[in-house]
Amino acid sequence: MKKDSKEVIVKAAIRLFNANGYSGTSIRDIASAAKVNSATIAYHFENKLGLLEYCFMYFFERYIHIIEEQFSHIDHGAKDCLKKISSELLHYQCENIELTSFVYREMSMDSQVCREIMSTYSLKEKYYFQKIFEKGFQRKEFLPHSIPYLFIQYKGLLMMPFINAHYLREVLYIFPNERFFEQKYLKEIYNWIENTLAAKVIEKKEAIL
Amino acid sequence: MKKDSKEVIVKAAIRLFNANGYSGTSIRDIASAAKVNSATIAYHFENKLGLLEYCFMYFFERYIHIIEEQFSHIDHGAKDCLKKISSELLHYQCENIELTSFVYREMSMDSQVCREIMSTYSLKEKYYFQKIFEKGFQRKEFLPHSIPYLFIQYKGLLMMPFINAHYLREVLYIFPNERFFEQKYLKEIYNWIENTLAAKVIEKKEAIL
Amino acid sequence: MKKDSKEVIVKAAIRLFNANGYSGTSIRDIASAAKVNSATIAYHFENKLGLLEYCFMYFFERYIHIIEEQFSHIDHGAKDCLKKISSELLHYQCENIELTSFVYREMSMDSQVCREIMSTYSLKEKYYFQKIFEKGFQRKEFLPHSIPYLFIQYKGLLMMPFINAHYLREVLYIFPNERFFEQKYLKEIYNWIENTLAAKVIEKKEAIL
Amino acid sequence: MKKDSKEVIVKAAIRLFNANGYSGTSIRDIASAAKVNSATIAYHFENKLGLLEYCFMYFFERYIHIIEEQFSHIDHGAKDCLKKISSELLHYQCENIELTSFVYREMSMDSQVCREIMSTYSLKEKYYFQKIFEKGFQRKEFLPHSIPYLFIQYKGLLMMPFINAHYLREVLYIFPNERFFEQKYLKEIYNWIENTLAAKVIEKKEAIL
DNA sequence: CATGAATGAGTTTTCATTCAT
DNA sequence: GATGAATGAAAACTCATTCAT
Repeated sequence: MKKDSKEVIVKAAIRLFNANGYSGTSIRDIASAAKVNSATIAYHFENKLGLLEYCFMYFFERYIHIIEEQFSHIDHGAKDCLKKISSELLHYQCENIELTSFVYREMSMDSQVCREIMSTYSLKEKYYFQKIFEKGFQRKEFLPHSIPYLFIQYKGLLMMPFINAHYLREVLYIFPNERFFEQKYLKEIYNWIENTLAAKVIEKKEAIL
Repeated sequence: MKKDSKEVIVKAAIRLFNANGYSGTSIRDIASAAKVNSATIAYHFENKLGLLEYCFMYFFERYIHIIEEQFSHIDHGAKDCLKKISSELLHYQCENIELTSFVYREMSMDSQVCREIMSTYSLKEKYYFQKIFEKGFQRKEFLPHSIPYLFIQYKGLLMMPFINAHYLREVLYIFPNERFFEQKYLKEIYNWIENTLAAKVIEKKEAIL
Repeated sequence: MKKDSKEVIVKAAIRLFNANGYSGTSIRDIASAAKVNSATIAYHFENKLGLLEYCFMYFFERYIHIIEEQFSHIDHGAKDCLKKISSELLHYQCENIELTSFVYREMSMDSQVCREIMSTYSLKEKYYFQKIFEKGFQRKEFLPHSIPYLFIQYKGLLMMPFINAHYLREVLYIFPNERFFEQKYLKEIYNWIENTLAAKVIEKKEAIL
Repeated sequence: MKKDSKEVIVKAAIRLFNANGYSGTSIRDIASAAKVNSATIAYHFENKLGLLEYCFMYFFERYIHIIEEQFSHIDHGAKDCLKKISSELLHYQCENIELTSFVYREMSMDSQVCREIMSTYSLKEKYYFQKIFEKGFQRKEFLPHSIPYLFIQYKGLLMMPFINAHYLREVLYIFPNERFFEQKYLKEIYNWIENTLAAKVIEKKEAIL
């Protein structure tokens, strides 16, 4: 008999926010999708913005947690650490495609909430990756390069399939929700780490000499 | 007395759509930003959706035109062709940051309009890039690889700085509107083309020596 | 090359006013149906109300003219005169079903225009019919009866098929535009004139025998 | 504190729809007449059309109910049944002049809603009257005649004073809301039933023989 | 004689929110 | 915890009209 309406609401909200965007989704759409009264949403989340913030937190708390957990094993090597993080984050995103997709899209807007999220989670994230890159440079695991530009590429790799989920499906016939995708795409990321970041090839040439 | 109101409206719409999203922007916001009566927007574009479609066309018509023009010189080599296209597209996007940013974000939504755009422009775009990749494989310019997965990476590189323009500015202190960015980022794309797409072939040859 | 746009506009207006009512029809609907610019309507009729008034005039001028013409032959007998008027009015209405239908409907509204029309045409009409009924009573052609209540019935007979044109078609499968209807319905009106208006007098006479 | 706003809205709507027509009445006119917020109308009736449909139902449900109730006593004779129905319907319409007037006018339009109403209520109504007429023919209570054409006349009698309420008042000085009218007009209908439908006269003549 | 551009006022509708229950 | 009723504000859209050309 327990409806656990809060969870039902969040599920519905994620689905609808992903499909129509935050502004394009009305409280009543969510209410009727979750089969609750729209006043119930106000009851649980105070207002529409509260629901958005909850979704952001729900995404970024776990996102940052993954990074923090793996970062603690950085001593095993920067490259391994980065690979592990990539694997875990990709898995996390694949398991939460709609949430990931909608959060990334909404974060591209210049709103109060987004700035607040950036100034906490994005800065934290940047801090950890900076440490990893720096460690990699120190240990000669990574080829020296501008960290921000590397980071753009890395984030691009990680975000792209989720921001453009529809495009992948309709145009490229790649389905990010299938297990096969996760495996194959992880290899691509590893590839990038090996070839662009770690630049084995050059090291090979050096090895030959 | 000629106000050329249509153009003024589009300019204002692009700016506001980028800042607040399509759904988050009201016709009246646009009207007052363009200093016209809101009925004038309906007169020129029928309704709000019409204005969105116009913006999409405005972006994609020129986008596809660039690809088509450069594709005609594919005989000079697939890699050169791809580099030329990348250079031109990056330039086009840098010159139209707001439009690019908003179009890419809005295209990530699952709406009627997006599906229509995809089924025309995205398919065309895919066609040309497929040809380029195939030509590159034939001529041994490119290392054989899954085209769709290469394409995801390439598109990711091209789109990322514009979807996350705010992030670049606020978190990474990279400013996509500055000339310096365009030059530096183009090198990164060239790098990807050389190292990920074409690289190993050459390296292998060297390795043979 | 002559478009005679005024006539085209009136035609379109009558059709649309009949289908959707005066308020339910926009100037632009009419303009696009008549394939003219909406400013052209303003040019010819000053404004929307002017177009309505024109339609009313167009209907009632000819309507009253028919009555006046037949009334001049009242010396041939009130019953014959009434029959002739009924025949001519029914024919006129059948030839202008849409106009008739829409005018009668619109006249049921309590507006400025309607009151003006009533105070001219309806009063004139009433004057003539009153004269005919009175003449009929004098000459013992008609059974004495309250003129207003007779008039309600008579007008009801004459208007009903046009006000409820759709009902006749969809529910009763009677088509007021077909020639057969006009003939058959005229007999019904004659019947009413003979049996309700004139009948009993004769019957009573027979009953006396 | 209970405002019973739904009922208040319907009352106001009927009055205004009658005075200015459905299209000529704005939601805000109704809202301010009913002293509620215009959103309250949307809350109760979804939209303007919903309010119209509600009014139609409100009229026709009771209208059909009267017919059905009286039809159950058809065994007492078709003529008596028809008289009883006429009496009750006339009374019902006199008690709801504005609603009756506006519904009949609006039903003359060729809209989706009207077609739906016709295909339910009008067909039902036709069914019952057809049965009554047929019964009357069988029992020799009524003179044989085309049922549809009889029905046009009968409906015309019943509707006419309400469609043309203004005309009755302004031109004929007959006031459908006064008790006197109902009594007098009912006699006219009875007259029509006796003289046109039952044609007593002929039977009288036969009786003499 | 006719029109394309533009508009102010007004329309319906939608929305997030509130509040008594 | 949850909701039905109600609302003020604002949204998109429609409309009749004007005016320079």
